[in-house]
Amino acid sequence: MKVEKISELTTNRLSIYLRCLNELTAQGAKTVSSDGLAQKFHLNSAQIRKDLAYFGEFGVRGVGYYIDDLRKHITKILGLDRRHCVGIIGAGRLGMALADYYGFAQTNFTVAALFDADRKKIGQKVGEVEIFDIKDFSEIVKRDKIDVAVLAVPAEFAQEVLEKVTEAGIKAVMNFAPIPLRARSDVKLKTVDLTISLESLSYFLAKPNNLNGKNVKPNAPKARIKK
Amino acid sequence: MKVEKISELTTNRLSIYLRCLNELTAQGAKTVSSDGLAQKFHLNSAQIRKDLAYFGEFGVRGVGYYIDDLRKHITKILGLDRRHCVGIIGAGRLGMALADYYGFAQTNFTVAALFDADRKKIGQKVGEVEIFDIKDFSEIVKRDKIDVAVLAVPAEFAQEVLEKVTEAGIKAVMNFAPIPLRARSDVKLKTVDLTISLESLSYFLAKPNNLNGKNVKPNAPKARIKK
DNA sequence: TTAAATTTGTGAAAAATATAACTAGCCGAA
DNA sequence: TTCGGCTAGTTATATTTTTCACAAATTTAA
Repeated sequence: MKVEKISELTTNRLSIYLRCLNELTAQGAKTVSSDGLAQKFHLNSAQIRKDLAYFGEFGVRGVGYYIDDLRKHITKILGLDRRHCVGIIGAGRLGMALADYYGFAQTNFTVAALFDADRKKIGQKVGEVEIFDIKDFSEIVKRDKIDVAVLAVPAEFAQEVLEKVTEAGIKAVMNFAPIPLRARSDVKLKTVDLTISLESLSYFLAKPNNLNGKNVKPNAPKARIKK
Repeated sequence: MKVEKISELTTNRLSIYLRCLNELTAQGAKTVSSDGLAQKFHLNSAQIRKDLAYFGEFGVRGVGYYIDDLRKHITKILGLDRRHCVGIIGAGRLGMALADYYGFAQTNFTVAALFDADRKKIGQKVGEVEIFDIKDFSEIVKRDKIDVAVLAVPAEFAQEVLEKVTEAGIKAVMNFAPIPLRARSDVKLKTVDLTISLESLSYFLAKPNNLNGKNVKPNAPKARIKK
């Protein structure tokens, strides 16, 4: 059996397609062509067709895609046809903000619990979500059937928390700590690194200066620097 | 003059290298080889050398890179040798969480102001940061020399806010609204889409099921569906 | 019923990215 | 001073991703 390797770039785009299809449905459209979708964003229609074709022949030649039908397929492919329970570790500002992030609610994700090590926070609530002792993580995971963990802890603790989370049987982790983590190969780790994004913006702002002076590269330090 | 086109993947990695160099400095190291750096993360040493070589010859053959020297170069390249002022639009939970996100402070970014349209919020403070009326955006931008905008507003307002921000002369924007925006070509827009990241995790969790049934693709709906 | 107009799915080409292999410069020891 | 061991910079190769281009399928119009 040939296992098709689907690139993450492809699945990311599926999310975008799905969003657009929802919008089109709201507008009352019944079908859409790959070209129609492509123009909604800045994408190539062949890419859309190819992305979809990895998973099946969802379209009809001469017509396009039946929006409702395609929506159901993508929803199924992305596993969004069932609810996911999210546990957020780290009840700092970021963790709390994520706890009632509307984006979670909108896409079949429910935040079931927050976790922290700080005694003062344990037992408090953020909206509907209670803060638990991180020590009880495994237990709560089983009780609430948590299947996604979000790491909103300081960088220095992120790796050890990831390991704790892995031991509890979690297979999908979203990490906000600005540090590259090592995960077991059967665990999907997605790091959202705001620092990198910021520095990328900074690079853009600085770039014009870099390009002055005819792009001359500075030479290596030739002289030996003893000690 | 040949303008080297530097990939964003390269500049993203520069951020990572910089972080690692800071760590190494803290550990008292003086030099590091590309291979040493590569092993710290999961990277290829040739890639590191190539990334750095776009900007100059920073290394010394037989030795490696002088850490302090390289840090200074990368800091300069990324434009982190000067402070950036950040304005956050949207004083909801996410905006407020970002306002005192330690990552901003750590990398020479200062959050100068929050903006919102909600009368009740205007005038309040989040930590050191005051919430201003979005109507006064241009003015505050000039006053505080804000050069980076962060969009933490609902998706439906994101495009119009982006335009307002652009009019005020901002050239670098980080968008947290889960919607693809159109920016002027001289404005750098970076979207951090948590929904896509989440759905990517969901795909991973669902995948084993997708691969059952020998990867048979469902066929297209052949019958004509009238009306 | 046939022809023209669409539009998918896909193989081939192109572009971008990453890895490997090689060349040359530098250090340290003999 | 010379040689062997490293290691950066760079060229060549491989891989991945995107785009192009066209045959096949379908609808619409004549």
